[in-house]
Amino acid sequence: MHNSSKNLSIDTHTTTTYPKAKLQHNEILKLSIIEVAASIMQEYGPEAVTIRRVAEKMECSTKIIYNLFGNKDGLAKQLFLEGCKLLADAFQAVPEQTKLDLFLWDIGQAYWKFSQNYTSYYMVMFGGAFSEFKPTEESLQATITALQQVITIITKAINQGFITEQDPVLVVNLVWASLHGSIHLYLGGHIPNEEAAKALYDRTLSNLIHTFFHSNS
Amino acid sequence: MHNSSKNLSIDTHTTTTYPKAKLQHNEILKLSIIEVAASIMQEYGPEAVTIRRVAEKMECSTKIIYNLFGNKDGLAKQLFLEGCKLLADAFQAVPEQTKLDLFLWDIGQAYWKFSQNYTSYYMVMFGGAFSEFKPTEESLQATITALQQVITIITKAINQGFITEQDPVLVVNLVWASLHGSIHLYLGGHIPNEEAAKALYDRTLSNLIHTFFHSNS
DNA sequence: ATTCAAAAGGAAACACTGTTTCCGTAATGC
DNA sequence: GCATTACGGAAACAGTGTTTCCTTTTGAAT
Repeated sequence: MHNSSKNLSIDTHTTTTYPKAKLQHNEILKLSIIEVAASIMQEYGPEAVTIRRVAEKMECSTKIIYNLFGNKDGLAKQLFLEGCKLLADAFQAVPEQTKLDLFLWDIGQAYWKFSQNYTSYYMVMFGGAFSEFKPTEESLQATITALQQVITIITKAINQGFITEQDPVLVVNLVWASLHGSIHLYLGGHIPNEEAAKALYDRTLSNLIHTFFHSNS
Repeated sequence: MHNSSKNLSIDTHTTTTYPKAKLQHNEILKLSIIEVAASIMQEYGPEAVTIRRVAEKMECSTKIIYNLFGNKDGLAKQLFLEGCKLLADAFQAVPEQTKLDLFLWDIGQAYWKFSQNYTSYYMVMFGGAFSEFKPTEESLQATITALQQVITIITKAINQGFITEQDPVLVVNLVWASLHGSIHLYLGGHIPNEEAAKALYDRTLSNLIHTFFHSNS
């Protein structure tokens, strides 16, 4: 899928060629730019996403990107939203489960896999990879949408009496924050290896489920 | 054009004056530079710490900083270690408590306060504020030293039979990761306000203590 | 004490970055 | 068809980390 050349120069003959970026000031061009930015990000990491590099791969000047996105944060915001979609898809792909605690376990596993398979997206969304970018109201809304699956499970469990705490948002945040903490410490290099990190994550998830689910669902 | 006090220009008459930075290639000069870097960081945030700005406030060229620290990561590493000392001090200032679960609560509160009072340090240490900087072995060792208080409490609790889990490092990481997750989501702008964040943090800490301490200590 | 090699430090340059300005060209409204 | 407007490319601007160049200073051997 991706070429594997190690340096950051864009080789135009192996990757998909994109339209020469002119004339249309429409959404298609915008999506192309986001696609290019995402491909650079996933191949070389978030810090490799520069306006000039995106423009080079788009074979256009930087001005067009500024016209369409305002500034780099505007592009970062789109990558954030793109990541939310991918996360939502990852959650949607988890087969439903009648036992809500087991369902939450599977969802938690999907969240871990997302963080490992789409690390760049994860770092942009929740890791502050673009340090100047702070989530907007729209970004926060997209996060909620992405986590909708978790919210649904928690709400169901509350309604069915398996969780005592009555505030679903609080419970979701409690789960999310703890899982994020494990992932982020690992990605930040504070956990020595993936095995230790995964064990830490699994144990965190397990503890959370046992804390909130006070009987088998 | 605009030389107002709103920008990041250094006003030399209000802050401490530092030695003119010459002659000695010793540790004192190194400490002065770290002190200057730390003062800029705490006043304007980690992203304001640039080699040029530090050099300007030191009234020296950038070369001296490169001679002493190698590169910016070398300076970041020192700020990391400085932060570890401050965190260790914050933990040391917590009055000891015979009841280990209550002691851990107080330690947890000190960790929260540290993250709010020394947010720049926290972001450098655990938030990836200097995205290019990854903790070295020495940094990881310093982290362990800073968290020694927590390790001690957990180990004591295990030895006294209040905690079933026998691996103190695992328990410390479980506590640390979850608390860090709350703090980091808040600092990243994903929790709407400080009240919600603090409630989230307190509840996380409370849950952790109840999870691991299976009887009153 | 003098001399000479080695180290240190300042100014400027280099290679990047995000962003803006300038200006010609293209599209658009009448 | 023409005037106006918006768009987009090249280059400039301001800032970053880092290196190079060259002078100055240091430190040690004679």
